[in-house]
Amino acid sequence: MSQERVFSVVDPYMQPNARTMQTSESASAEARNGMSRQFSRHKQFPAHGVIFFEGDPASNIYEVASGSVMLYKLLPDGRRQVVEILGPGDLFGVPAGEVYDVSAETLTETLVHLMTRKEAENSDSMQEHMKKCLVSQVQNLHEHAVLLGRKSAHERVASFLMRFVPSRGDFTCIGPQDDVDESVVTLNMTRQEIADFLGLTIETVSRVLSDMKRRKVITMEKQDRIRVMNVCGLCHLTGKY
Amino acid sequence: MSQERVFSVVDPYMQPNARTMQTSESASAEARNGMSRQFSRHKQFPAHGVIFFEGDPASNIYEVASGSVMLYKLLPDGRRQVVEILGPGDLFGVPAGEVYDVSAETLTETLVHLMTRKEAENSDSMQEHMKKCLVSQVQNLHEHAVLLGRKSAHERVASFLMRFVPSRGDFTCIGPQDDVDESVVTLNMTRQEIADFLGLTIETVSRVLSDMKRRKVITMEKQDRIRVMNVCGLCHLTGKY
DNA sequence: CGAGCTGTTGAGGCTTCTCAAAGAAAGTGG
DNA sequence: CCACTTTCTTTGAGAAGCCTCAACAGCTCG
Repeated sequence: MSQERVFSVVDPYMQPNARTMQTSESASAEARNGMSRQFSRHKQFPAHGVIFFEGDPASNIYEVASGSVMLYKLLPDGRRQVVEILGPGDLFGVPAGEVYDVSAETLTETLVHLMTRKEAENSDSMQEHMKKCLVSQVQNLHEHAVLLGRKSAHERVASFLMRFVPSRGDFTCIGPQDDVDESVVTLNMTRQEIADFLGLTIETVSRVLSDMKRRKVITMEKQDRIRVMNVCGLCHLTGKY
Repeated sequence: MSQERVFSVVDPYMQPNARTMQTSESASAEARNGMSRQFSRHKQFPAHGVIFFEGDPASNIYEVASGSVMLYKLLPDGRRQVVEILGPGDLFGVPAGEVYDVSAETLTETLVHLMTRKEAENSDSMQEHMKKCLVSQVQNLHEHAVLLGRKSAHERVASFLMRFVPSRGDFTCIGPQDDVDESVVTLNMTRQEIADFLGLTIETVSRVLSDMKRRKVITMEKQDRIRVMNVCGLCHLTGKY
C-alpha cells in the first residue's frame, strides 16, 4: 500500500549535465503542445518518486513532459485511491485552495515542467491551456467514476487495459486492421498501483488477469507487459458496449 | 433506474410571466457570483427534468441559478452512475469535444442560466469563472473517486449525508456549537438517485439508513428529510477521520 | 545462492447484490 | 374526499462477488 517515499528530485539548475536533457526534452514537448516556453523550470524524477503530497502548500503547477504520473488520495487507515494517471502533455497541481488535494508520484522516470501559480496567472495562453486540460480531466474522472461505482472487477481490468491500446476502444475506434487483432501494452505500474486505481485488491487484479490468460484474451510477456490477443474481445469485456 | 424523461422546458422568452422570475432570479444570482450578466438566457426546469443527454451536441454552457442538478452516465445495460451533484453557482455542460459526455437532470425545480460556447469563449471573465469551477469540480471528483473506490456502504452514506450539513465535516469544521449536535438535512433525491451516486443499490442505501436509525445517529422526519442526531458521530463514520 | 520483493493461487468469510414480498407515500379519477 | 393505482421504500432470505488471510512461486539483486 504505502511506498517508500524517496525524495530524489534532480534540479536541472543544480546538476551539471541535466541542462542538456532539459533542452532536448523541452523541444519535443513544445512540438506536442506549444506550452513549454511558458514553463520556467524543469525537474527530473526517478520511477516511483514523490512530486508532492496531499496537503503540501500548492506552490507550483506541473506539466508532464515525458514519463507518467499518478495522483492519489489516502484515507487515514491507509486505504489508497489512485484518482488519475497522467501522461505527456497533462497538467497537474492546479489547486482550488492553498494546498494540493492529492499526492503526486511518478510511475516511470519522468520529466516535468513547472511554473509558479503567479506565472500561470499572468499568462493568457497558459490559462487557455489549463482550461483545456481541466475539461478533459473532468471527462476522464466522470468515466472513472462509472468504472469505480458500477463496473465489475473483470470490466475494470478490461477497461484499464484498453486505456493503453492506442486508437481503439473509444467512439473513433476503426476496428481491427489486420487479421490478427493483437496489441502489446506496457503498464509501468505494480499490481498494487493498478488495484488502487481500479478500487480492487492486488489479489483480485491478479486473479482477473489469470482468468483472462486462461481464456486466451491476453498473454503475459513480462509482469507489466501484456499482449492482448483479441482487442475487440477485450473491449467487449469493458461493459461500455 | 431509468426515470421518465419528460421534456418540460419552460423558455422564459416564450412564457408570459416567466420574465419577471428571470429578472428576480438573475439579481440574486449576481450577488452570488457576479457572472449572471454574462448569461444571455434562462430556463426553468421542473423537478426531475432533463436538461440534456450524453451524446447531445454540446451547444450551451449552463450555470445553476437556483435548485440542483445531477450529472450522470449510463452503461448500455442500464447501469447508471451519478457523477456530480450541483447547486447554485456551479457550471456544467462545458464540453471537451462536440457532444456532452454526461446527461444532466434536475433534482428539484431548477433555474439555469445558459450561454452559447461562442459567447463563453469571447468573455475573459467567463473563462476565468469557468476555470475556477472546473478546478473545484476536479477536486470534488477526486473525493468522490475515493468514496466509490475505497469506502464501505456505511462510509458512503455517512459521507453523503455530511455533504448537506453546512460548515461541518471539512477541515474548517469548528465542532458542535451547542450541547445538541443536531442538524436537519433535506436530500431532494430518491433512493435510486442516492444509490446511483454512491455506487450502491437502493436496498443497501435503505438498509444503511435503517441501521443508522437503529443506532440513533439519525431519525427520519420524512423520506428525504433526515435529522442527524449526532453530527460528530456521523462524521466519524465517513472514514475520513 | 539466499534474501527480499512482487505476484499468484487457494480457502473461507464478509459485504453487498439479487430476487421477492409487503408496507408507505404519492398521484388519479370518480 | 376517498378508493384505487402506481411508484417508492423497507425488509428478508439467499447468492454472488470480492476481500482477507495464508502459503507458495518467481524475479531481482547483492
